[in-house]
Amino acid sequence: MTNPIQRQPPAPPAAQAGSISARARMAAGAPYLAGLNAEQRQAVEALDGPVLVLAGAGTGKTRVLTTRIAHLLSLGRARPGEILAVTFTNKAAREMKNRVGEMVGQIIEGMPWLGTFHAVGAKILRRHAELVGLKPDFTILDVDDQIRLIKQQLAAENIDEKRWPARVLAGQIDNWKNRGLTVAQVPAGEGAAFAGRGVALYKAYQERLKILNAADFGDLLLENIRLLREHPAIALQYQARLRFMLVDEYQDTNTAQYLWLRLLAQRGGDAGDAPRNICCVGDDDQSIYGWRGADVDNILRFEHDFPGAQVVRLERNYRSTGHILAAASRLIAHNQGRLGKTLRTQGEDGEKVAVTSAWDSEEEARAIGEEIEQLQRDGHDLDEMAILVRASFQMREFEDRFVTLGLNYRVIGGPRFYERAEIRDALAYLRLVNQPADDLAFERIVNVPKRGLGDATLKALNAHARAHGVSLMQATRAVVETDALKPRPRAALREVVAAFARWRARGETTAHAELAEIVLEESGYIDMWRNDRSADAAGRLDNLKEFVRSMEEFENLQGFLEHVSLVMDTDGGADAQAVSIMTLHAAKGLEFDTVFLPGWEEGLLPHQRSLDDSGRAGLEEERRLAHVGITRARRRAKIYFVANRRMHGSWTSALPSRFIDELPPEAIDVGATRGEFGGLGARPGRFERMDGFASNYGTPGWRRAQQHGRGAFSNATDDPEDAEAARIARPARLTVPAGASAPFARDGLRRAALTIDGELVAKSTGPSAFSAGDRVFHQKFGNGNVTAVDGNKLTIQFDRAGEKRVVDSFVARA
DNA sequence: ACTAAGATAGTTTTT
DNA sequence: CTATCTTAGT
Repeated sequence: MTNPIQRQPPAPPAAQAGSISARARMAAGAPYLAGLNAEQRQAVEALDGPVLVLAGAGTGKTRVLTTRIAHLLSLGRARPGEILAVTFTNKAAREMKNRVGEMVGQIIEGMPWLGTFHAVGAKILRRHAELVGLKPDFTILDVDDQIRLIKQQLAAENIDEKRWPARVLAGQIDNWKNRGLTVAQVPAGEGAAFAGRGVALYKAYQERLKILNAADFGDLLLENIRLLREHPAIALQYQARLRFMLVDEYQDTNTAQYLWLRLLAQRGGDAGDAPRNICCVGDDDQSIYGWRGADVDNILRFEHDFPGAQVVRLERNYRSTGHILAAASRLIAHNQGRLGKTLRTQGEDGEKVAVTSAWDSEEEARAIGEEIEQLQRDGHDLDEMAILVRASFQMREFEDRFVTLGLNYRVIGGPRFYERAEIRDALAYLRLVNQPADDLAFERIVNVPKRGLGDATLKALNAHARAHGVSLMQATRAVVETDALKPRPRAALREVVAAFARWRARGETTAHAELAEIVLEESGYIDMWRNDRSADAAGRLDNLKEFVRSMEEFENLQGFLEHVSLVMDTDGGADAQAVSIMTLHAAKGLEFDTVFLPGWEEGLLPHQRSLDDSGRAGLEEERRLAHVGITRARRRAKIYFVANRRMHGSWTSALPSRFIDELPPEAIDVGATRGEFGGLGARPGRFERMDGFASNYGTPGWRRAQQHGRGAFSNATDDPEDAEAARIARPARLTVPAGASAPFARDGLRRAALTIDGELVAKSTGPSAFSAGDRVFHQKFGNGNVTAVDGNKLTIQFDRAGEKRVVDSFVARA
C-alpha cells in the first residue's frame, strides 16, 4: 500500500567503530546498564542502523528505550538535540523524560525532540508555518472545534446534516489524514463519499483552516509530511540533525506517522549511504488501535522497510506469574499474522486464572465487589486492583455497586480535563483575548453566559464578517456601531467588544493567571456556575480554579495555550486508595497485582461491531485486547462472563467468549458465583415459550454452551450446590428474537436459564415466589417485609434500610 | 431566545 | 434504559 522505503545497503560494521573507544569502555560498566538482561542489553547497545525491538508485555520496554537514550548521551554518540524520540501519549513522553533524567542527570532539559508525534510535529511546523500557508502562531483545533467548523460548512453548502452528519465527515477527513492523504491524493471512489462531495468538502475545510490560521491534529502530521516533501532542503536539515530516532509503541503508528518517520529517516547529510539509526519498539500483540488508523502492518513490515534491520525480541516477562502468562500466551497464539514471541517467566506459577460465570451483570459486579473486599481484608491495597472493561457502559454497574458498598474506586479515562465544557469555555475566553480573530472561540463563548444573543444575531455577524472578509470580533465591532441589530443584542455585543478590548490591554501589564481570573470573573462566567444549582456545578468551579492554578506554571499565555491544546491531561490527584475502573484500551501500559476482567462474552469481547466491521482482523484485534487485559496482572487475573446483560435497555443473553475456550485448561480455574439462585423467582406457566427458541439449539453457540456444560464447568467442583450453580449459571444462551420487548426477553431468558437440555433444573415456587406480607432477607439491606409485588420486582419495607424496590432474586425468605 | 418535551442512537480514544 | 441532540412551543 505504501511504497517501501528507499533501499539502502546495511552499514559496514566498522563504519562507526572509531568514535567509540575509551568512552565506550567506561559506558560498559555504566550503572544504568547493570541489571539489564542479555536481550535488553543488546537492544540498548545496537545503536547503529535500524533496530526493531519486539517487546512483549512486561518485558521492560520502557526501560530499554530510556536506557538507550541514556547510553547514546553518555557515550557521546549524540547530543540531546540530535535524538528524536516519539511517543503516542503525553504520559509516555513524560515518563521517558523523567527516567532518562534520572539516569543521566539534567541533560534532558535539552531534549527538544522528545515528545508525542503531535507535539514534535507542531514544533517543526511552527518553524516553517509560512511554507504550508500558516502563520507561526497558528491555533491547534481539537475535535470540538473541528466539528463546529464542519457544521458551518455543511450549512453553507446546504447539505442536510441529518443524512450527512458533521461528525461523520470529520471522521472521514480524519481517516484520510491518518492515512496520509492530502486532498489531491484521496482515491476517486472514496472522495465520492458524502453525497459525492467528500473531496470538495475536505478541500474547502482545509482552505477554511488556513483562513483561520488553524491546524487540526491530523494536520500537525500531514502538513509536516507535505513540508518535508515539498522542501527537500528543509527535510535534509532535519535528516542531518536528527541522527538517532526512537519510536515507542510502533505497532500503533498510522500511515501518516509512518510516512513522516520515513521521511525523517531518509539518509541525511552526514550519514552518506548508511541506513539511518532508527529504533522502533513495539509489540504486535498489543496493537489495539486499528480502528483509529493504526496499521499493524507497519511493524510487521519493518524488516522490509528498513533492510538490514536487527530484530531483538524481549521475551522475558518480569511482571506476571506462570499461569497468567500461560493463559495470555495461549490465547494470543490463536492470532495469525504475528511476528511471534513466546513470553517466559522465571517466577512461580502462582494462582490460576479464575474464570467465573455469573447470572447477570449485577451479580458479576456483586461478586467482584465481594472479592475485592476479601482481598482488602487479606491486606491487599485497593491501588493494586483494577477492573478492566471492554466498553464504558460496563463501568456503571461497578460504580453503583461500589457506592453502595462504600468501596473507594476511581474511573480512569472518561472526559479529559481540557475536554470539559467549563475548561473549554475558559480556554475560549483566553484564546479570544490572545487572538481576537479566533472565530471559533468567539462563537463558543459569545453567549456563554447567556447574554441574549441567539441564532439571529450570530447570523448577522457572520454575514457581515463574510461580506467584509474580517473576523467575527471585527465584524461585531463594526455592526455595533450601526443600527442593524435590535437594541438588546446590540448593547450586549457592545459590552463584549469593550470587555475584550479591556482584557487585552490588561494583559500587557498583568500576569496571565491573574488575567484569567479577571476575565472569568468579569465576564460573568464564574457567576454562571456559582448560580447553577445542578450537582456538578461545584466540581466545575473547582476545575476552573485548578485551571487557573495550572496556568502559573507557564511563562506566558501563549505558552500555556500551546500546552493546553497538545499536552494537558488529567493525571490529577490520586490520593486515597481506590480500585481502578477503566477500559482495556486505557489499561495498556499499566499493571496491577489483581486484575478483574468482566464481560468476556461473545458480542462484547470480542465486540460484535469489531467482528461486523473488520471480520477476522477485527477478531484478532479483540483477541489482542483480551491479551492486553490478562497481561496487566501481576499475581491474579480473574475473568468473568454473564448469561444475561442489559444492553440498550433490553435484556440480551450472551454466550461465553470464544476467548475463554482458547485459554489453556491447566492454567485456569473455573467456577460460578455463589449467586442467590434459590430466589430466582421462576414463574412457571410459559415453558412452552421454549419451543420458540428450538431453532437456536443447533447453532454453534448452543453447542459450545453445551460442551462447556458437560466439560470443565460441570466438574468444576464436588460441592453439589456449586455444581448446580455452575449449571444454572452456564445456561443455554439463546439469541433474543430481534425486537423482543424487555419483559418478554427477560422472562424467556430466565426460563431458558432454568433448563438445560430441556430439563428443568431449578424449582419454581409458585406463580409468585413472594407475596405481600412475606418476611424476607436481603444481603445488603437485611430483614424486611414485602409490601408489594410487581412481576419480579418487590417493594420491601426494610427494618433498617427503609423502603426499597428489589428484584426478587436478591432476597430469600427470612 | 429560551425551555421542555420528543427523537435517536448507543465500542474502543489520543493528539 | 438514558444521555444527547433536535424540534416545537411559549
